Amino acid sequence: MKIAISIVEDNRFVREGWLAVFEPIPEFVILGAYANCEDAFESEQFGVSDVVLMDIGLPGMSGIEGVRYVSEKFPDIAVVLCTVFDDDKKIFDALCNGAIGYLLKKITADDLISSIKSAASGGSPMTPNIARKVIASFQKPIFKSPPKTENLTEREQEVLNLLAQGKSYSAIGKQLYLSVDGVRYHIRHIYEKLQVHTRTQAVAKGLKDRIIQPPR
Amino acid sequence: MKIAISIVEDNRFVREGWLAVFEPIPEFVILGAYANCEDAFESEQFGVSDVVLMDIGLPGMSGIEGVRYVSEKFPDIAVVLCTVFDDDKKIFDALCNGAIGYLLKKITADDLISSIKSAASGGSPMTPNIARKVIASFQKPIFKSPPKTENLTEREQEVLNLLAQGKSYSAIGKQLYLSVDGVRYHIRHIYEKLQVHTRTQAVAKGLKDRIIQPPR
DNA sequence: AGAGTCACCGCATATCTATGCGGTTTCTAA
DNA sequence: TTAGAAACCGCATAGATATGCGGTGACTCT
Repeated sequence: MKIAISIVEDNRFVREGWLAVFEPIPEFVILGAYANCEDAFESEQFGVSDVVLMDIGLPGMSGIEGVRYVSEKFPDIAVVLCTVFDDDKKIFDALCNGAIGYLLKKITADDLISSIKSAASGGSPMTPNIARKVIASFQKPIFKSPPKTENLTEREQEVLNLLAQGKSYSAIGKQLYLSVDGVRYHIRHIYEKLQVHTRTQAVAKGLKDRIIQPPR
Repeated sequence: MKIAISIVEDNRFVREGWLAVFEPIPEFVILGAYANCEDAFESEQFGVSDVVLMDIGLPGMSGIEGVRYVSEKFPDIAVVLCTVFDDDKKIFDALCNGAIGYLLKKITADDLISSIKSAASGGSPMTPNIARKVIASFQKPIFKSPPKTENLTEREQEVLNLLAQGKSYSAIGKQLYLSVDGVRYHIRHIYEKLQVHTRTQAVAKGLKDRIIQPPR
């Protein structure tokens, strides 16, 4: 099965460069190459793309907005963003909005080809240091928090998890076979250790520092 | 510069298979191959590894615990986990505990080699569908929530953000130049839209669905 | 001109929360 | 054996919260 790709890139030379990379390869079918999102989305064939290779810095609708649109309208299309910016915020913005890959323009033609193949077959192509950043975002910030921020005991973690579900003292008590005052006891300590004064702050901090997982 | 690798894998055949992959390549120096974490961590040379290739299902200390230990004790070592399990929980557990790569054992020798090289040079090797899962975890669940879950108005988002900081009605009111009852008004609507009944649930949901960002 | 949505304000009240201070037991490490 | 942490339990109380019902004015779309 051939891989149908569409290209969205405002710079003519880059666009034609990409075209020149894929055109000679029989495995690829190029559905279209557009200078901006608006043109692309108007096109009939665009919707049947397997992969869209898109720039971020586009005139009019940006690549970030574009990827959002595509992932809502055509959830089956794999959008790969390609940009000169190795900027954390842009990367995570792009990923949050539905991009399944993120490449830098300095990529070689060979890597670009294998990236698009990967995107078409269920992978998520990223340049190495972007992959590393993405992975790093999962790491607990154990490094940067010398304060005893998160030495929660097991029991305290259990309680914090139930707090995150919005349960009341008595609901937590029932679930954990504790008295209401027993629950209070743990919550006090959670507040101390996290240095907060309300359950909401505790939950926000617990989620941010990945001490607990989001409910459901 | 050569790449110093250590191997931790209980299955003798797999272990020797890996050895056989790396030994003939002059670019790699194998510091040791161990059947379990305990043996590995006792070894003198272990600490100077560039990359550790480790199984998850180990007797005694598991690969997950192992990676946690390594990333705390030797933060500069890149730990790549390798396993037969394509299990979401394991993957994210591993990443949260400091793994910088996650491979499946069905990987080819060539891919294994390039993965280790990538790990040594700042990348994060993952098999394609794991990469996809990791990326997918960033996506808003806009797809699976046709309920009006997140059509919060701007004002409501402002309020929700302050909620996440643990502010009280009156504190929010002051900051937003609202009366206490005005704040209540918005919070009511937030609860309705998010289908929750407490501020804590609202914040947890808001953070999970990335409607709001974690405070600070 | 009427309907709908948004942004507000007000009041009442049962319930929940935060925090103070007091206690017991069990386990572990010095 | 003494000290510390952890896991409980109890009581008191000011204050915060959730939720009910009632309003007004501004703006937009039809």
